[in-house]
Amino acid sequence: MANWDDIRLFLELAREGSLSAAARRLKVDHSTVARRIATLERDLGLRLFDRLSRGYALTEEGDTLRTSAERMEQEAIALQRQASGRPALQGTVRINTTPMFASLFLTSRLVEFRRLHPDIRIALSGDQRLVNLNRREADIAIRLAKPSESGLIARRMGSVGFGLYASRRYLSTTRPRDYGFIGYDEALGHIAQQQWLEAQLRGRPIAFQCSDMTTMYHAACADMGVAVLPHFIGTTDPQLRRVAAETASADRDIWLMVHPDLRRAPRIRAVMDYLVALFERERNLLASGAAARPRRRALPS
Amino acid sequence: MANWDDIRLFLELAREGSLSAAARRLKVDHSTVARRIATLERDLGLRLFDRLSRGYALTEEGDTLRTSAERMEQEAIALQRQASGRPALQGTVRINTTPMFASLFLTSRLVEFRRLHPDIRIALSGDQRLVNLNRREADIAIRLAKPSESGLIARRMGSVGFGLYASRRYLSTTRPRDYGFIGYDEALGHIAQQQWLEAQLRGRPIAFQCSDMTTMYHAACADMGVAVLPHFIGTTDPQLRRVAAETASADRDIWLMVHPDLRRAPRIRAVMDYLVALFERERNLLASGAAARPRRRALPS
DNA sequence: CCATATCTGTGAATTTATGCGCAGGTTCTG
DNA sequence: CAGAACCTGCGCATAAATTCACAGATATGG
Repeated sequence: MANWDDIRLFLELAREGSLSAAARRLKVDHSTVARRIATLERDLGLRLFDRLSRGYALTEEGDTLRTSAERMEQEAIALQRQASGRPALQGTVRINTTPMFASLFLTSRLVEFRRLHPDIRIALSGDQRLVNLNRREADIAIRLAKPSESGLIARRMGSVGFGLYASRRYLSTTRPRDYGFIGYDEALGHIAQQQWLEAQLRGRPIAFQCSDMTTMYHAACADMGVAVLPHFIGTTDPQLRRVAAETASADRDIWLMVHPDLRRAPRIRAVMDYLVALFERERNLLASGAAARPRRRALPS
Repeated sequence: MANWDDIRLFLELAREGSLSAAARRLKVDHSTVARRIATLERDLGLRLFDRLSRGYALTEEGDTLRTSAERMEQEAIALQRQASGRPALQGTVRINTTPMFASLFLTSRLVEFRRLHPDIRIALSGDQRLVNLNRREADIAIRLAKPSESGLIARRMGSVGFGLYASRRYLSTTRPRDYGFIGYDEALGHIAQQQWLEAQLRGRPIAFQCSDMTTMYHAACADMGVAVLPHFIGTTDPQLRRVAAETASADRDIWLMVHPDLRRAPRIRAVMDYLVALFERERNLLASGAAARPRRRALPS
């Protein structure tokens, strides 16, 4: 029977797609990962990965083994949960946040949470407006403004930095003095980023208006013009490039809010703890766009 | 995340109940098992085993972790099955053998097979008479006589040795010349062991007759007298002791039979392969009662 | 086109894990 | 009660795995 621990490394490498990234997460040297994968392949008698120049990609056979490995991980996690004396958490936790955070930041990162707590269902609502936590319209909210509602627990979780971004194509076909901008529509003129954007215009036009930042992002990708986007989006997407601005944009604080009655509920605690750790880990990426972990490379999945 | 391979050792130790026995099965040194269990306990932050003088016994906490570990093992086995390209085997395999083999030898040892192939259901019938494999009354038969049915594949799988055994209590309260014997009833006088037994009587009576060997075994345990029993039973049960005989008992060959049409069916093959390996492993125990693996100790489960 | 950052691969150095032998204890047996 | 056959625990030599350090390859940005 092969070494079970090699399967753990296999899973991590399958997820990360590169020796170095997997090694970082596993806190071992990349050569260790390479060697252990090699012995696993020898034990099982088949090639699990294609060694591409840019990383390791699962072979077809490797991909079929992945699901078994993932089920194995589920049991390992269950075992450790039992060992720590915690009962299995279950229930639904509703998270309310901005459309931008919901679709471009949280969704992909909550995959790991689902693995750790398969019995907690996450309901993620991306909504422009903050729902009323006192009326239990959501359990947890992540917002860019300090709450005005009284009686909530609010915790600051770092900040998001913004900058001007446009697609490579747009920038290579347009002179700076002809730049058109992408902004919020009139109803949202009070938003900080919008006011900052207007200061950058210097007579140039707003070419496209919309009501939320994910649309701005897609508009920018579609060569529509220059948009104010969070650094974590602008630096992560290889299509986009930053445009120099006259003044630095103001950062906005990220706030996590929860109703005090719910704060101690175990499932809520589990989500909060995870979110706090997540925002801490991604602190630099959010603030300045400097990737804590390297950006995802496009590997044939 | 703890080392998954330690969990594999944990499972084996939980099953075997002693460092040395687990180490033998894992093909590592017993001190390795001890150290790895110690690190697992440290990682999980709790005591998994009670260190008794006679071995390692699961603590209550350890026992709750065992089921998770077993499910993990199921997934590991599934992964390896996929890796070897074999599809998951399923279906029922009916095994026909003597009542003695069925209840006192195979049942406990087929537990491991069930682990390896959870989708194969075993139907084990212990019957005094050999069923007709040609009529598909069973898929595989394990018998002590070479088959007379034509058209069957028969394979010799070692032999069983017999000896005289009685309970300690009986032997300590009865003089040899007063020994009463336990034998087959008249209808079964043709059986080899019965004929050998009659040669040992020297005028002493047959005190109890029955029609199969498991009953003999229970009769002997109940201080009913001296019985002809296979060594693998007599030396395994601590209640029994061997009684010297004038002549050595004849060994009987063990035959595995299967219908040639079924021989290549994957599920049948899986069972046959396992049985062949099992009988090979237990060869010495069956022939002379010398335990290949040490006898099971009674640990508080 | 060069500088930078991120990969993988390889051999030497070092840390870590394993096996071995023996001591000490317990249980079973004659 | 002595001997055999188990068991565990510990120190030490050695084998094995891991890290370290550096080289080469490949994209990316200015």
